[in-house]
Amino acid sequence: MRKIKKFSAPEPSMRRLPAYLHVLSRIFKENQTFVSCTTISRQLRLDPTQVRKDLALTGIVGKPRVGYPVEELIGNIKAFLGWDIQRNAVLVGVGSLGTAILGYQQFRLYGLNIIAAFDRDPAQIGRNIFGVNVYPIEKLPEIAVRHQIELGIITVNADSAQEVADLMIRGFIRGIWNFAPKPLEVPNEVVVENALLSVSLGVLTSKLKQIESNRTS
Amino acid sequence: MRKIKKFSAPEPSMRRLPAYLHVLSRIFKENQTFVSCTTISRQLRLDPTQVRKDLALTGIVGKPRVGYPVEELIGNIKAFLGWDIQRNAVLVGVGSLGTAILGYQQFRLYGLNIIAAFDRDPAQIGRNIFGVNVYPIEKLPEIAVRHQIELGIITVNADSAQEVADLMIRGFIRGIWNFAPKPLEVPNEVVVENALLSVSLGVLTSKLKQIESNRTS
DNA sequence: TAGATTGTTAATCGATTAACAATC
DNA sequence: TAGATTGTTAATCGATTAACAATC
Repeated sequence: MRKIKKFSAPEPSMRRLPAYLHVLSRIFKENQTFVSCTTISRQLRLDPTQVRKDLALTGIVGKPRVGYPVEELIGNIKAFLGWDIQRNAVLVGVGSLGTAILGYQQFRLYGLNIIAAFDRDPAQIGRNIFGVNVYPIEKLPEIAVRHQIELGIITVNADSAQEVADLMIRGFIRGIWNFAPKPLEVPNEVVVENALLSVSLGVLTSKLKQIESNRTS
Repeated sequence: MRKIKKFSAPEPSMRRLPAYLHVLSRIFKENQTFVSCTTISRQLRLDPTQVRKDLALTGIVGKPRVGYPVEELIGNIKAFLGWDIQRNAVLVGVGSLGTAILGYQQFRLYGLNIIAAFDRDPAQIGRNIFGVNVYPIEKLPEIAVRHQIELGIITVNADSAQEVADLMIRGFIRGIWNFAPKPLEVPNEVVVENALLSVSLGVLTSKLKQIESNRTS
């Protein structure tokens, strides 16, 4: 039996790629056709070698002394992140965060095609939020199967998050983007990405705290 | 001259601490007084030694065979993250994401005290969103100084983000929580934490893509 | 006491950074 | 051509995991 080597990209690299994309899209708008990794690294305060390694992951080939072709590089990064194809998605919980995500048109550029929203609250059912209809939560598995939904976005509170995840699993959803502060139990084949806003706030406030304590000591 | 050793916590640890807090708060609600690191690690699918090291950062001392005192541990983590004191904050850009953050009461528990919001759009000025008044953006530096604002939250689009950051710097804000997909230029003493939602989406979609390609190969 | 769990040191693993040849 | 930049290998650094003594 041949050992199957599963390729898995380093997560730190994956997390830097979207930032490259933002820098590159501005460079593209300025009609530059080539860009060097030092140009990118300076804007993001990263090590140029690190940028080169990250870009190499996407399969891009640069020209010595010239740099990387901007348009092709943008395409490669998007393909690498899986943003080159549209994926149908549903969102559960049309509170303020859920509504914000429904309204964030940028996500379409990343292949996120939210085709339905769900909520437990009868007052929300039947609403149309930024062009997306709100259905009762019980309908999720049926609608997910019918529309071949790949992604589920959870923007309910922590207490309901697991039930919502279970409904998504019954609807054969393959990836869950979880904004609820609750670790989810899911089968192995389902991918969960937790997007805790508090993580980012914690990094900020703990750095501020460290600066304060370094100053006084 | 004595060399000043600046303590700086490993960022991966800092990013895990908020998740521990969520697990612990549920354990606390269930009236458990002690918790072992294996209990925590199982829920979050982490290595128990890693959990122990992370918790040790906060200065907690556990009892062999018993575990860590839950309530004290919660307090230590909060203190470590800088969530034990209230910090005044302002938010700029009351679009859907800005509104969602204003409405997210949880942040109060992390010491985030948003006392004013700002926007460029005259139609927004004078509104009151979840108890926070909206002022014209030009007023930011003055209001920031008057109320000793420590934190600024940027929820405007990429094109305006740098101007907003400049106004915050003029208002002597010390930390910026930036949701705009734009690397900010700030003086050394100002801390910036970028919270790109697309980073998290990219991790999810690229993992899905990897699964797909591993399956076909 | 026996044994589970902490605290800590050592070993491993992986990511970042440095060095440098290849290339246009 | 000369020299800037890529691509890649080697060295370093830091984080994770393993091992184990200390302890209640």
